[in-house]
Amino acid sequence: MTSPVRLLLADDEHLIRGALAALLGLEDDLVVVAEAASGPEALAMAQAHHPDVAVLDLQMPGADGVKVATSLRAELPSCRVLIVTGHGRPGHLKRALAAGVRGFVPKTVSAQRLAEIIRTVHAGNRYIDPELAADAISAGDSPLTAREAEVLELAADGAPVAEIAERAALSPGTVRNYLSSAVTKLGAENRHTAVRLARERGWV
Amino acid sequence: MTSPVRLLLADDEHLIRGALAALLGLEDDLVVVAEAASGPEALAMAQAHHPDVAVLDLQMPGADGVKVATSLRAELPSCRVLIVTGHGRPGHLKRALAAGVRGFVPKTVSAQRLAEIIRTVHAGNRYIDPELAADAISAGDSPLTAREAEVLELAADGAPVAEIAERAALSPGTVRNYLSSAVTKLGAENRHTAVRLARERGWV
DNA sequence: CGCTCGCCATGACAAATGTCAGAGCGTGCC
DNA sequence: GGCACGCTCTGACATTTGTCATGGCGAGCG
Repeated sequence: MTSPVRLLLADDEHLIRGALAALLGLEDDLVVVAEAASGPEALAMAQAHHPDVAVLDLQMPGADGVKVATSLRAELPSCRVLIVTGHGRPGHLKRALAAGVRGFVPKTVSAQRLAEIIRTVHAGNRYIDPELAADAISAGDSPLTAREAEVLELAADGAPVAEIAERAALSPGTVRNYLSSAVTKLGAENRHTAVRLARERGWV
Repeated sequence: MTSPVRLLLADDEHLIRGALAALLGLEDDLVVVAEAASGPEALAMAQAHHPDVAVLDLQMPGADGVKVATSLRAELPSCRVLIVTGHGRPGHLKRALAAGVRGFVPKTVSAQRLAEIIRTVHAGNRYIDPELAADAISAGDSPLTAREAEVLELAADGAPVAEIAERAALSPGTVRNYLSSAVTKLGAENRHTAVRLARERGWV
């Protein structure tokens, strides 16, 4: 038998992470060598233990799964990344693939299935959940330019234009223009519904 | 030895539910007799299997954990309810306690700890996560009147005043007054940050 | 080189929003 | 009965947004 697949598990919910570690550890050919509860911690653990596959939660404090994947790609190219997510937004999948992620699955899969997918990814193949893939394709590409997305992001927590302008180092008028065009492109009624729409599609 | 504690597990994320079932099943004195992936399903399963303790996720499709707990209280009074949640808002805890829930813990606890808490709850005691309890106490009661909360709720998805007024059967001016007073009470800068704050505290 | 496109800005106008004062009505409490 | 409080409304005002026209600048492309 070949040596077992070395895993890094990162999820801020101890309950899930622990349970997953126990379940995956039951498989003969898998071994959990490190666990992390945040993005930065996951990075540090990866450096220290050089896992074969990193199983990352999409939403974690510090840095989300995609950001961690990007850093990992640079610092530890031999490590395959598998993203696990609760509610999968189409855009996240795209960003994840762009970051070199090899697998993307929702938390609705069974542990048995996850183990199989880990093996698939470790073998050098990709695995994308079919339903999430379909969503991503039907959602299409983001029509927003980089700046529009950035400004929309800053508008997300209800900040007034003046504050957004300051934080983006832009003139207030420019901010309103970007906001306006983003709202038009998204077919929204105002900036706030635009933010919601963009979030739903994973474009921010 | 006494007979084992019969558990119902409800969580829409199969990965977590399955892993949890496996881990808790390892304990000698606990046995998982039913699993559910949604609120209604949890209710049906409880009716069918009469568990001693129901471990419910707070956020589930169909009906959330608190709603299920309320129904369970009426239909199966002997069943203790333990709520498990990802991100605990203070207001949720209050609603949960009002619904007769016996335990409330974040998903950051370990499975080992969860098993202990299940035993505590089954013994007839309560267990509330200390940190969540502290948050709930410091957050205090909602300063919003019923109407203010209702209007704020309707404003949540970025609808303009005219639409809120129509949906609440109020005059636009009244809606703006309620919104204004809610914003003042919450110390927010505008309606949208007010919505966010109210959500964080669990007041809407 | 001319064209398009994204980026950044200004100014002006209309519409929506936030704020304030005031006023009537009903309910509950002392 | 008097008082407080929540609910509802109106009108007026300042501020904030949303929209549009217009301009300059630089990068990429045929």
